[in-house]
Amino acid sequence: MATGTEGLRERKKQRTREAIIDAALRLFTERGFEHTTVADIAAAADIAPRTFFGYFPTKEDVVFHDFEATFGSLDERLRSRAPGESAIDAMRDWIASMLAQTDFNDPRELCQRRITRSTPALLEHERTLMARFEAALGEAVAQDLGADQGPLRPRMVASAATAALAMLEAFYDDKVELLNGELDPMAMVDEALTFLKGGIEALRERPPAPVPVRSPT
Amino acid sequence: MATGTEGLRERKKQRTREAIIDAALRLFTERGFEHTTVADIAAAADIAPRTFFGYFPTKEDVVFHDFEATFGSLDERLRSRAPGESAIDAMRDWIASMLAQTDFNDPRELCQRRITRSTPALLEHERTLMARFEAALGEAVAQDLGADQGPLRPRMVASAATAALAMLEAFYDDKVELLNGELDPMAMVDEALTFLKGGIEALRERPPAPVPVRSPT
DNA sequence: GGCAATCATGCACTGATTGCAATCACGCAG
DNA sequence: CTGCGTGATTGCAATCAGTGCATGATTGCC
Repeated sequence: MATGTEGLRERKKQRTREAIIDAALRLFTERGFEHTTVADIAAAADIAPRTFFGYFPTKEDVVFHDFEATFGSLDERLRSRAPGESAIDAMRDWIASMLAQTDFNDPRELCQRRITRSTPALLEHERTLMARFEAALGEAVAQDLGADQGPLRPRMVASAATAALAMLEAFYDDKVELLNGELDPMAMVDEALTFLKGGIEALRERPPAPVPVRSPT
Repeated sequence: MATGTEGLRERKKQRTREAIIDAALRLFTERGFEHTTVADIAAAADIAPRTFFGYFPTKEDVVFHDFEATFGSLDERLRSRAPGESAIDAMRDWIASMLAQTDFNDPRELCQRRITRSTPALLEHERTLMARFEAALGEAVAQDLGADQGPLRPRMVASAATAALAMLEAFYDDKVELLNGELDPMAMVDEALTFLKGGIEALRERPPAPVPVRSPT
């Protein structure tokens, strides 16, 4: 019971997964995402091409291998937040703990960002993943605001919040300059929260909620 | 100047383009996007499969055939706005005129929305296109706010605005219910603007802008 | 040891997309 | 009216992602 949490099977699978990720990221960095075929990755990871798809549904997904875990983490945090805690505050807390445990020098993360930035297909896929953050966040915010506020407000909040989240990724891209300038990522986050709260506040005072859509049955 | 603005060649090309769009949308509606091959579309439009790609770079793009025109329209509106007019106001104006000339019964638009809503690949592609709106809007807003405000604020504004824009699309989806309830799309837009302005205002009072750096694409 | 659930593969196939080279047709000049 | 040059249309072959299916190899468990 040294490293493995499960049986031999699980450990082996995990090792294969890691091998695929390592091989893929290395090749992507060397030749670029588009110039690397799944067959190349399979060869480098020492598995059959067909096996690749048993681990990742698409070539893109290898790059975002940690998404499910990260998303699950936020989703869980939002769902289990204390009754009085707002979704936005929960998110702030989540980001803080996330930043705390992030190694800005992890070569994997670094190359992940670099490759994504220069590959349209990956940017596209990333947006789709971000949309899931947005959806989860929007749902939580909607709960806070109440159903009578309509569907638009939570979405706007979630959307703006996600934009801030996206900005945080710049810390991977340009970490050197940013860290040298001793900038605090949380300062950005708090700026975003100020914006969100200001917006919500402005709506609270003003008009009621339009867009009811459909009457109860 | 009935239909053709240019020579026969241009008109013919336009006709072919329309034929492709019509054929594609019809087939997509009948069998679904995924169950329609480019070959099917080509056959229905009476062209060679290879020719299809001379008109659209991907199968997805047929569905958003009017994107370039629409985007160009907003971009133009933003760039040519009066010196005193804010980007947000310009956008509101643009949306208003856009809504005014929109036929909510155009079968093309209707099926376009219906198909997109039920096809992951199209939703993904749509997000990518939306990102261009967001970018254009963000750029204009950044100009309004000034460079000293940092890159995050304009992005949040643009992102939230885009969320509102996305909501508007619901008017195609559920137009019956919405129109019956005599809801004004512009009410939604104005709600979004209230949110944005509230957010911006909250920031204006607050601290200056952190976060420099960020290489544009 | 032996059975059932998994996992890894090999193979064949669908379909999008692209590069190339041969044609074809439109618009213009003679 | 006729011949050219340029852009449009095609056919063909090839690359590559992703999928379904059947087979053999492993592993977990009784």
